[in-house]
Amino acid sequence: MTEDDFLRAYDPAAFARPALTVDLVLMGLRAGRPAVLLVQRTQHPHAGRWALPGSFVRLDETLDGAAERVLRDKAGFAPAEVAETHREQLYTFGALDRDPRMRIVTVAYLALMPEAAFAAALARAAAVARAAAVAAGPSAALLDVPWSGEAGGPVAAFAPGDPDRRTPLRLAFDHAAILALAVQRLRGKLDYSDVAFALLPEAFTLRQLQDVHEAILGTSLNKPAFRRRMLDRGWLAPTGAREAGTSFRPAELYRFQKPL
Amino acid sequence: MTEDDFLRAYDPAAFARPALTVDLVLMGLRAGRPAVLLVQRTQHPHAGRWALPGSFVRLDETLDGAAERVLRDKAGFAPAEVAETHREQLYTFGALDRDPRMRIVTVAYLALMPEAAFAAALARAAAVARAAAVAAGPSAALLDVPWSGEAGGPVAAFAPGDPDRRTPLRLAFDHAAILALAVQRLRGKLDYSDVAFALLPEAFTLRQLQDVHEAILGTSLNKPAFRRRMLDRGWLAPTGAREAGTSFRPAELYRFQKPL
DNA sequence: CAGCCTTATATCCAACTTGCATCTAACTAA
DNA sequence: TTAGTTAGATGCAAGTTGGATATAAGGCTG
Repeated sequence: MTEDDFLRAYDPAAFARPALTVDLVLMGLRAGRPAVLLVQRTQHPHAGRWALPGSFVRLDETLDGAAERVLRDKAGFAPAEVAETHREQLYTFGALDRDPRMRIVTVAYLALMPEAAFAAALARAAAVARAAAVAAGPSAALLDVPWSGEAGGPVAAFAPGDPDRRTPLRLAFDHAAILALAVQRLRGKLDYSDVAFALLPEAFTLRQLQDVHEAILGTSLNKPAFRRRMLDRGWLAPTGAREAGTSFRPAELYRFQKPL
Repeated sequence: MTEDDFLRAYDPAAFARPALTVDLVLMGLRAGRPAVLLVQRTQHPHAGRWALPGSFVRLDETLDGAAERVLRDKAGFAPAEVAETHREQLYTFGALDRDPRMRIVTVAYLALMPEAAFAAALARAAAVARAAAVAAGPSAALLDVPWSGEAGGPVAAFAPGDPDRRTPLRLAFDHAAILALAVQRLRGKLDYSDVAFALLPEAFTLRQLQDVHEAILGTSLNKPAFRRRMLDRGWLAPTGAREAGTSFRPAELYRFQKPL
């Protein structure tokens, strides 16, 4: 039998298979603190709880494609904007009981965007929810990430209306574990990769870059040492322009320039 | 409607879904060089080509469980031995055309084991293949990994019977990409994690540890600096015993002791 | 406009880390 | 005993890092 014959006779439905979804950890900064986009579930299971936006993977789209679709449909992004956000696959979660409906395996993605874009995404996601006549719209949750080295500790999410961080949100499914892994990954990659720039606008000052690092790591860093390391790395190109609107010496603005 | 009512009425078959497999990159050292377990495909598609061992994910097993099952069924490991090998999830591959039969998403796993266990696994995998009356049994492929920093370059696999490395093996599906990612991940984690110990026996000398690092990285390392770094890390406990059978000064044997 | 306040940026130094050469120890074989 | 070989220790120069301090550059205030 040739390979063509084999493929013609093949029955794709011969074996039962788990369902496959993608879930998206869309992170940004809110007032200098790490935050994540959550949607409140209006349907069973776990109705009322907060969850990461996600979707079933269709047969005609890749995993990355499904993650992009979630970004478009649930965060209201235009295709061109989607292309500009940082996206990476995090991990695939396949515990047997992670969804009470049936066996569902989910591929978790991490998406990052600058503070301004993140704020816009939250607003548009709320509009998407209203258009769909959904009672509770999406919302950002502020993250509380205790410092326990780069590994990251247990992550708690709080509603924006809970500035004192009294009652952590109860997340649906295993989304708390996914969120914790996202933060851990972000922390681990922060120092040797270019993820931090995904959280900054096109032009930024060294202080802003340091603020992003400090917000993600949850520690304070030594300023001269940080500047030296960042500049020596050769990823920063001075724009020549200066920060505007300060009442003190304005800082040089830099752009991220891909190494080589 | 309550959540229970919802779940009773839920139709799991409502949407078409991709098939889900796990593929295993089982790595070890052969004569001090990195090697991987490959099986020659006897069935379509890609009959005759070399492939990573894998299997469809069943509804009643986790992803990790499926990877362990592949280790048992295709490499002939006993359940107790499976528990002792290092295993970690690598990445999930979901390109639309990665399998000509149908849409198949695969979760790739990396498994590591010491040189002796790897040799035994190869022998048992061959026995498993013979018992299944499969023409071509499994085989180790030696890897040729050019040095291009920790990122790793394009990985080529060669049959053990091709010591001059003339004709790289043609791998089935996207398994060459999976293999390349496995090597890259291994290189990246080598220095800050404990993966290297998964490639060593229970007791080992500092020279053996350095040999493993050099084999994976493809470079030579400075001996005193390497010793210092490893000992300062606090992961190594001297056993008090010495290497035997040398015709020169025998080295101290160490055990890996989990930090904290 | 001079001085003040605040933050950016540069410089300096001591402590620590790393690469590397060299020295000493321990074993076998002859 | 001596030569040969590798393990393990030590010393040093060069590079890196944390942290204090000095200088620069804005706007603001009187």
